[in-house]
Amino acid sequence: MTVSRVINNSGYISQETRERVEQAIADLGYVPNALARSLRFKKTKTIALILTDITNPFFTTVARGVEDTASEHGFTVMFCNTDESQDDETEYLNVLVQKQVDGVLLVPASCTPESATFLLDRNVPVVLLDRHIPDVEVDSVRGDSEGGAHLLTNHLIALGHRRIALLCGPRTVSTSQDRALGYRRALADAGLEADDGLIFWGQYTPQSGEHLTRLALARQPRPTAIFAANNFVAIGVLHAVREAGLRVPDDVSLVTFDDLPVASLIDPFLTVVEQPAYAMGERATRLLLDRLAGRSPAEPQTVVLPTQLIVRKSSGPVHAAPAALQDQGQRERES
Amino acid sequence: MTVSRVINNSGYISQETRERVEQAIADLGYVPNALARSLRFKKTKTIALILTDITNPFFTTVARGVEDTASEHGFTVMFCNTDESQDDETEYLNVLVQKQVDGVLLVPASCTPESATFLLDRNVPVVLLDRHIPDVEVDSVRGDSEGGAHLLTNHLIALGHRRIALLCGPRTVSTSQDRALGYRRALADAGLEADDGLIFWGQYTPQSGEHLTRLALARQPRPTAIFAANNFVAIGVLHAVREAGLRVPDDVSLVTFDDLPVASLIDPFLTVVEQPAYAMGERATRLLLDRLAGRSPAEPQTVVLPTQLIVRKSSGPVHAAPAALQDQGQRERES
DNA sequence: CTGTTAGCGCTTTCAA
DNA sequence: TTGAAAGCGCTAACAG
Repeated sequence: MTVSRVINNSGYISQETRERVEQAIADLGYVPNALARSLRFKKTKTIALILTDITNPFFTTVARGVEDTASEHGFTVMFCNTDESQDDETEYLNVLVQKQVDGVLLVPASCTPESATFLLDRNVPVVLLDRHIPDVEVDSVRGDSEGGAHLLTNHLIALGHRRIALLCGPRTVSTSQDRALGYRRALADAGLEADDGLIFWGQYTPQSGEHLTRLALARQPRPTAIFAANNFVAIGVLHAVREAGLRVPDDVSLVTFDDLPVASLIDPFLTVVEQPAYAMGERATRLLLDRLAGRSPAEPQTVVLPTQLIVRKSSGPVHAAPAALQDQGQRERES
Repeated sequence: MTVSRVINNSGYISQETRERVEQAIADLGYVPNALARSLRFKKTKTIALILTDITNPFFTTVARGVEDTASEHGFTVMFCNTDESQDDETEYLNVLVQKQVDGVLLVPASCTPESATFLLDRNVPVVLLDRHIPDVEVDSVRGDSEGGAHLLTNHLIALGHRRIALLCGPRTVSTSQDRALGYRRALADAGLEADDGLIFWGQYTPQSGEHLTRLALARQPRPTAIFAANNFVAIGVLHAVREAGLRVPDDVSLVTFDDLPVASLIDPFLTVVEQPAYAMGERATRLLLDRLAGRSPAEPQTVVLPTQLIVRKSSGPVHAAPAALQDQGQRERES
C-alpha cells in the first residue's frame, strides 16, 4: 500500500518512507504490474488496430498516425492483419475482447454489421477506419472515396477519355462501392452513359489488378483509360498493360486511388487521388480516445476527410492514332 | 470454477452442466477475462515489436512477418515506433515491462547494452532484430550487412568505379558500421585504398541522404558512384543528384541497401542489396517464441540471413566523357 | 462431477 | 502517516 502511494504520488507519505521505498524500487528493479492494475480499474490503456494488410503503404501510414497519437496519450497499440478475411477478423476480435482492450480501430473486411455490434454489445468502443458499414451506430473516419473517384474520373473525361474501365476491389467493401459511385456520378455529370461492361470487381491486390486489366483490355473497342480503385490494383494494371505490349499513358491512361509515397519520391509517375492517410489514423484515434474519456457526444461521429488529385505522368490525352477508331465509335454513340 | 472447466475443457463435467453453461455463455455474451488469467499464469501471450519507423517498407515487411508468425502461435503483437530516439525506446520498454509482455523484439536505436540488459534483468526475453549490440548475451537476427555491402561495392568496382562515396546512417548503429566494413573490405580486396573523405555518417532519412549527397558531390574529384546505406537515404540521394543537374546512372551511379518493394514493382530502377525482411521478422519471432517455450538452448542464438544483389538501372559503367579527368587522376594515384 | 479456498498484484476504504 | 481488509476474475488444489 505504501509503495502504491509512492508510485502514484497519492495520499500522505513522509519524506523518509518515500525515500526508503524509492531506494528499494531502484535496488530491486521493481516494476509495477499493469495487469493487476488493469484488472482493478477495468482499463488497459491499450487499443487495437485491425486492418487488412500493414504492407500496403496507405495502411502503413494510417498505422503510424494511430501509433503516434495513441502513444502521445499513454496508450499502446496492438495490430492485426486480416488479409480481408472475415474469419480472421472475428478471431482477432475475440482475442482482443478477452485481452480487454479499451477500444478498437477497425478496417472491416466486409460491410456486414456483425463485427461492430459484437464489440458494441460488449461495451468496447469502435471506430470504423477507412471503410464504413451501413445502419450501425458507430463512429467512423474515412476518406472521401466518392469525391475522389469523381475527381479522378473527371480528370480522365477532361482529357478526352470516354471509355474508362473501373477496376474495383471487393463488392462488399464500402470504399469499392463509393468509388464506383463517384465514377458513375462523374460520367453522368458529363452527360455520358456508364457502360457496366467496363466495371470490374475483384480484390485490392496486384494479382486482381492484372487479371481485371486483361479482361478490360479485351473489350472492344478497347478502353482508353483505366481507373484502378487502389494502389495495389494499379501495380497489377501496369504489369498487365506492359504484358499486352502497351504503354502508359501513350496507349492507356492510368489513374488510381491512394498514393505510393515512396515510389512517388523516386519517380513521380502515377496520377492519383491521395487520401490523408496519417491524418485518418490520427483522427480515428483521437475520436476513440475521446470516447473512452467520455468526451464525445452520445451520437456516433462520422468524419469524412477530403482527398487531393495529384496529376502526374500516367494520365494523358486520348491519342489520335491507335485510338482513332474507338474514338470515332465513341463519338457516334455520343451523338 | 465450473465455467472455467467448460471453457478450458479440463476436468470432468457432466454433459448437462456443460450445455447449461454454454447456453449461459451465449446468452450473456460472456467473454473470459484474459487479464485475470494472465495475472494468475504470469503469461500474457503478447509480445512487443519495437522498431524505428514502421513507415520504412523494410520494417513494414519485417512487421508483417512478425505478426503473421506471432498470431499463428496465438500471440498478439504490440508495436512501437522510436524514430531512433533512445529516450522513446526506454520509455516504451518501461511501459511494456509493466504490461507484462512475454517477450520483446527490439530494433535498438543505439548499440548500447542498456535496453537489452534492462529487459534481461527483469526476465523478459529479447531478440535483437536487424541491429546487434556487442557484448550482450542475447538472441539476434539480422541481415548480412557486411556481406551485402561487399556485394554492392564490388559491383561498382567491377563497373570501373574507383571513387565511391558511402552515405551511412548513424555511427552508433550496427548496420551502419557493418556496411562501412563491407565497403572497406571490398575496396581492400580490389587493392584499392579507401578514402575516408568519401565516407559520410548521418541518419537513415531522405533529408540526411540529400545533405550528405551535397557534401559528397562537392568533393574533388567528384565521386562517380554513391552507395546509400539504406533505401531512405537513397531517396535523398536521388533528389540531391537531380538538384545538382546530374543524372543517375549517367553521371553518378547509385546503389543502396534494402529494396523498395512497391517502387520496384512500378519501375525497377534502383540497384539494391535486398534483405529477406519478411523472413527476418519470422525467424526473430520464432526464436523468441521458442525461448518463451523453453525450447531454445541456453546460449544466445545469432542468425545472420544472406542478402541478394539485384542489379537494375541505377548503376552503370563509369562514363568516359565527364568522368575522364577524375578517372585519370584516379589511375595516377593507383599506379 | 461440482464447489470452496486461496492467491496472482493492485488500489479503495477504513482503522490505527 | 501507515497498514489491514477486501475484491477485480481467474484457476490449482483440495473437499465433498
